[in-house]
Amino acid sequence: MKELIASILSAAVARAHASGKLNSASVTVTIEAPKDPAHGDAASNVALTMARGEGKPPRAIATVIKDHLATPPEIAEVSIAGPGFINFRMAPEYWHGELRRAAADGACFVRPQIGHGKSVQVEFLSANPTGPLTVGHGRNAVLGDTLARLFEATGYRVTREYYFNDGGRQMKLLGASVRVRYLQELGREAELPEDGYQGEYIREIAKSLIERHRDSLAETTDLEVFRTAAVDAIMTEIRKTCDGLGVRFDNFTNERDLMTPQAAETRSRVDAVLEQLRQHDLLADYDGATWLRGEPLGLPKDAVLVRSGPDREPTYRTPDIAYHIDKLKRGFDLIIDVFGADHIAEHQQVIAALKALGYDVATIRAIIYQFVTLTRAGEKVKMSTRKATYVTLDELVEEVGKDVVRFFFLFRKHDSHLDFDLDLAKRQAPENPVFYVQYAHARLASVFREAEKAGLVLPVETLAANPQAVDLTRLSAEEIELAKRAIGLSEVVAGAVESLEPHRIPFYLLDMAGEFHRYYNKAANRIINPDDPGLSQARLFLAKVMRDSIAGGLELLGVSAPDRM
RNA sequence: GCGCCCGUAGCUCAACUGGACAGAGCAUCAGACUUCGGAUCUGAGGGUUGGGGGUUCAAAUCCCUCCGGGCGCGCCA
Repeated sequence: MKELIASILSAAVARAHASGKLNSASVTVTIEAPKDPAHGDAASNVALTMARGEGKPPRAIATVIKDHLATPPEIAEVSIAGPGFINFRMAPEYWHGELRRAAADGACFVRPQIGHGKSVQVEFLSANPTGPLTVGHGRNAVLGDTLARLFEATGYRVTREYYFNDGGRQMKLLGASVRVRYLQELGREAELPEDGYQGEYIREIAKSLIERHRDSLAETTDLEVFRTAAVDAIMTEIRKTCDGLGVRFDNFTNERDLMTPQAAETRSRVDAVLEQLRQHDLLADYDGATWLRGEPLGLPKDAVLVRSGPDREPTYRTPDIAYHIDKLKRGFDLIIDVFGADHIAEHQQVIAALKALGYDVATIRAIIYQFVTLTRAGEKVKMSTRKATYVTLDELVEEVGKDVVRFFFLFRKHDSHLDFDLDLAKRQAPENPVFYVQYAHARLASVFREAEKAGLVLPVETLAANPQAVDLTRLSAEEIELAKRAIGLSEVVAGAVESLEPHRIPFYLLDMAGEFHRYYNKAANRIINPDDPGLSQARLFLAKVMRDSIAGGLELLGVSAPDRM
């Protein structure tokens, strides 16, 4: 539709120019969907943008363009409105055609194929295995997973990747904490290190070690067995939590592999990066450490890449640079990094370093989300990781269910704070947007059950062969509006993918559900009408597309579309 | 102090990337059930988009500047 209108507008401008009515021979035309349906199905602001160059009022230019338009039959009406918009209204027949096409596609029409096989890597969650996933991790997991789903659905080749570190300083601390709990369980004197992990899960891991090894580890000073046990147990839990949320990964990349030479390598990739940075004069050595120089990168401060001390351990930052080089070398068309606002500074450092090393970072796009708070009974729930008073993601899913967790995490723009209202989340009432949307789907499903009972079966199978089997001219203007809404999801999905803004979909579904409920509630709109099978079939046809649209949209979000609730 | 994000109805948030009179839900008030599932619907009130300047035919959106909030500014990740 937009392409069609844009082309006839361009042609009109060219024609007006040829007849001497306009100075410009060509102009870039943008078409948008008006907010207000009274303004038609599409609008163009060409006349407004041309006003300056033409030296004429926008409405006068709009009139000239309109007079030179060659309007095809799909377009029912062209009008000039407001400051000089040119509005277009499509003919009902056009929408009948669109509706037929959507019905033939089933739920596929909500999946516009815009990826053309391009490759995308989505790196998300990337939580180190130091403890159970928290509510904050949940936003990351759902956001990343949904972006991946959207890319997959729109024709991209997607790699979902989890980057983590099971070695290093924090992991030693984790191992030490498990060892202390292990000794304590055996009744021996032991005390947690100062920054040790206090969570109850550490004790659980210690107990499982006692089950397997009795007291045979009591004299071991090597922390490795404790660390490994902890990492295995926690990683298993993280995977379980993700499963419960419908979140999955293709790759788990371990930071340690970047720090140790792999098969054909003579040195680790981290060492290679340090060498490269040194060649570009981006390193500085002082205070016994090796620093990434801030000044040549336009960063406010130097940042430590290799710690001082006998071990000369790299900081997290160094392998992260190596990891991003690795990602770039793998040749993805698009690389998405999903992370919380607290990691912005690090990401800037990584990107700046990559740029300075001559890499093209244009394919990397960061999606940075703000923090999550929980509200219960009108009060903020206090959460502290250190004290282990946080609410785990498992607890949240347990309390409100997968569908609600996913929908709520997506029901906000990512750079906006997210206040998760537990009371609202648990309410099975219209004010809960998840149930409102799901209920619309259940109602539609119920209509089809009733239709079957009434012997009114929609001949969907034969429609492809005989598209005129259902007379869509029976649909009212209100019903055509509903059809536009259902079909329009396709464009919203495309926009959500291009802008990396999945939240647009749940908002759109909520609007669609509302329109449907309002329509459904009017007695005159009864879909099943035994006295008028023709009308019933036309309405069932529309109902099918609405149902496919809602189900297809929810599926993209990883939220179920129940037939009964 | 410096960097990034945010400030929109009493509350929680949208606004298709600069378009038409800024929209939803909750809350408040007033209504609709012999239902293809009322887990629904109808109506009302509620705004100088934090303040001030600028750019533009057009600003919640872009620029500057104040005010207020969040996050970061670790040899933690």
